[in-house]
Amino acid sequence: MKKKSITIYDIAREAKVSSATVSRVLAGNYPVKEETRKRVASIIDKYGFQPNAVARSLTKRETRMIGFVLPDITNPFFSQVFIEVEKYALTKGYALLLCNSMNDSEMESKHLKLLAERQVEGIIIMGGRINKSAPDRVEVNELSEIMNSLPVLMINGKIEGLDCYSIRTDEAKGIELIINYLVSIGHEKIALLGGIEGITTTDIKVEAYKSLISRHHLPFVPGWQIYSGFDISSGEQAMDKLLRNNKQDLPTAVIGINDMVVIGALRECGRRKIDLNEFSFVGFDNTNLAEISNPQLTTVSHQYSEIGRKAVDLLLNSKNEKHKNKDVEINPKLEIRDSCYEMIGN
Amino acid sequence: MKKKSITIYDIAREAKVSSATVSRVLAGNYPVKEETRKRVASIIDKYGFQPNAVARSLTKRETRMIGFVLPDITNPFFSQVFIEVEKYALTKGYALLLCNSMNDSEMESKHLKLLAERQVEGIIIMGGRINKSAPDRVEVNELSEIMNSLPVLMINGKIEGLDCYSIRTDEAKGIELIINYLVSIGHEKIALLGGIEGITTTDIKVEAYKSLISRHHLPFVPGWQIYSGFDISSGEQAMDKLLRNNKQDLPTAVIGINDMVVIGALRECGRRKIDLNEFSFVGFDNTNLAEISNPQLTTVSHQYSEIGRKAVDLLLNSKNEKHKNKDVEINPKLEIRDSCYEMIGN
DNA sequence: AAGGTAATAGTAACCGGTTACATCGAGTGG
DNA sequence: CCACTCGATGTAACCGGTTACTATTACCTT
Repeated sequence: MKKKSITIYDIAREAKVSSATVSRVLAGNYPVKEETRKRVASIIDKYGFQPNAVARSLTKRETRMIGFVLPDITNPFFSQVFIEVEKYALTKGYALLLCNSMNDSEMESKHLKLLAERQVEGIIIMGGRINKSAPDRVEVNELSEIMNSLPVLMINGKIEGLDCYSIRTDEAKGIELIINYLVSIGHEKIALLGGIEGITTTDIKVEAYKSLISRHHLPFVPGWQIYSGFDISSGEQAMDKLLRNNKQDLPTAVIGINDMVVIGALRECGRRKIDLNEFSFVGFDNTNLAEISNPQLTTVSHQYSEIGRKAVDLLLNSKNEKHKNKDVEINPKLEIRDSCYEMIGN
Repeated sequence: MKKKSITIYDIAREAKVSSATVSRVLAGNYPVKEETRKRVASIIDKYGFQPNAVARSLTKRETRMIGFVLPDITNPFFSQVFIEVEKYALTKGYALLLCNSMNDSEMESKHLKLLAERQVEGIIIMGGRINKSAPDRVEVNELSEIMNSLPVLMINGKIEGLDCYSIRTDEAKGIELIINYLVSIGHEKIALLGGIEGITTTDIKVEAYKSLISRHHLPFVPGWQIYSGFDISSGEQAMDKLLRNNKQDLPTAVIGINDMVVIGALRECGRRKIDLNEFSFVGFDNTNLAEISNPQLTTVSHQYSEIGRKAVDLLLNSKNEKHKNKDVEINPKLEIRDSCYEMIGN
């Protein structure tokens, strides 16, 4: 970048105006005589001049960049959210710096530091954390400090004691959609697999599951709610554990904490040569895996594009609208595909 | 961002030194008396001062940002490359601006323009394009212009007539690995499904396929090489087409242009209730889908982390090493999993 | 003692824009 | 005809760092 590039001054000289006028032409919202405007504009185009955004950022104190921190963009849930955020941000002239923390808190704090230095106008964070764990406190301090200078928003996450912006799908309602649906097609024995106790998204779903089971007066069997994790092998393990029950003690429907867990559960059934029709499966998140899976999963979908829009708006308007609620909830939708069977008779 | 933040001058005043000294302490590589250094450093920490990277970028003319343009980060191949690039870039203090073009050339050019304005130090582009098509020429011009001011690197892609940096997996060798392997376990009838004629990655693979088939003196059946596309439904369609052949005219092994196509092919078999053991399947890319798939796919793997490292190095050292080769090829590796069967007898 | 050198720190210009303020001429109303 | 307003444009300070150049001091050398 040591090569000197063309500047507003070069344009000004050639157009025989001052740099201020060129700047005004570029901004487009100041009074400039039409004749001058044309002359300047033609020279701008002649050189294909593009103003240096760094210099502009420095004076205007706005970088039009947003930082996005998540554990791993390879995870389709995160990438689906990211893409919607980016799409909407672009329409507002904002660009996104994507940071993968790989669930490494040291890396995450390195990223956060870099983002703050780079003067991003806001930071979006995704990825579940265990509540109240010790290393979390470090993070809380770090983030609180950052929040003094710029807005922070968490999508589907919550850090205890951190009063940042938040936007989340109403996951309890998602569980309700699933269970109502399963009941409507005749299921009464419903299991919930996966997740980790203490991580918000899991806790919310488990609680909703219990409450819905009881609301529908269905049998609650403790062995049907199995914690394990969020990935495929967690799904396999949980399904394996479930299948160790006696045949008559098995559920007829299995909800996964997310799509990946269900894919693991399906695979475990495959390994054991169990006919997939023996169970109805429902996922959560409606990631592209749900379509890729065979059978395609019935799952709860986030409203991704709405999340994207709201996230950006909330973050960028945070200055003006201090009064507004810092927490936004978004309704999920049930996406019905091919992984559930109606219970006949019984 | 209108809030005035603490600057190097504030630190200087409190430490009773000039701003230059503070700057030197921050840089760490200038002669500063140990005593002064300590005093300044303690004040820096006291306020948790972080220098403004925008201002630094302006003077040093380096933003330590790289632009990354791809069609859709949701695609696991792209996200896997991205994550490795980002990981390595971070160690060099670089951050990545991720731009999803959604295969929309207008969006892409908007992104490229923004990236150039933002003074990124280089741009990485992924995503196949059809050679020599008309709209491509616009892109060539646009990119050529950009290449005057900053280095551009394509990963696994090539635009006809554009002399940018390039790094790609030796896909012909990948096909060779697959076919040698299939032959070694007894296959002689091998099909290749998916891809679009005219897109580099497809052309390379198809050519290698034909040449390997002939080198092994295997039968070449035109109907066994079927273009379709790169996604799951393309895989389904291609497999459907293949299966319309008479049973005795069917291959025993099926190579997909990528993992997704194989997953589509598997699904098509499922739909037709064909035993998956009737065919051996091999994918390409070793995306996480290959592991998620059931059965897990034998596939050709890119050396993702090496691609990440080389890409960043090539881009950032492009100034110094004009002489060096602009094209880097990286060897693929065969990842053997569960989707191939040995042919016995015959 | 005069001259040379190295370490340390300050001065001020510079990066490339933006914008408050000043200037100037033309039109306008009284 | 004067005072005033308003549109068009220029001047220069500013954003927050970096760094070439300069100044000062101390320490050697011969």
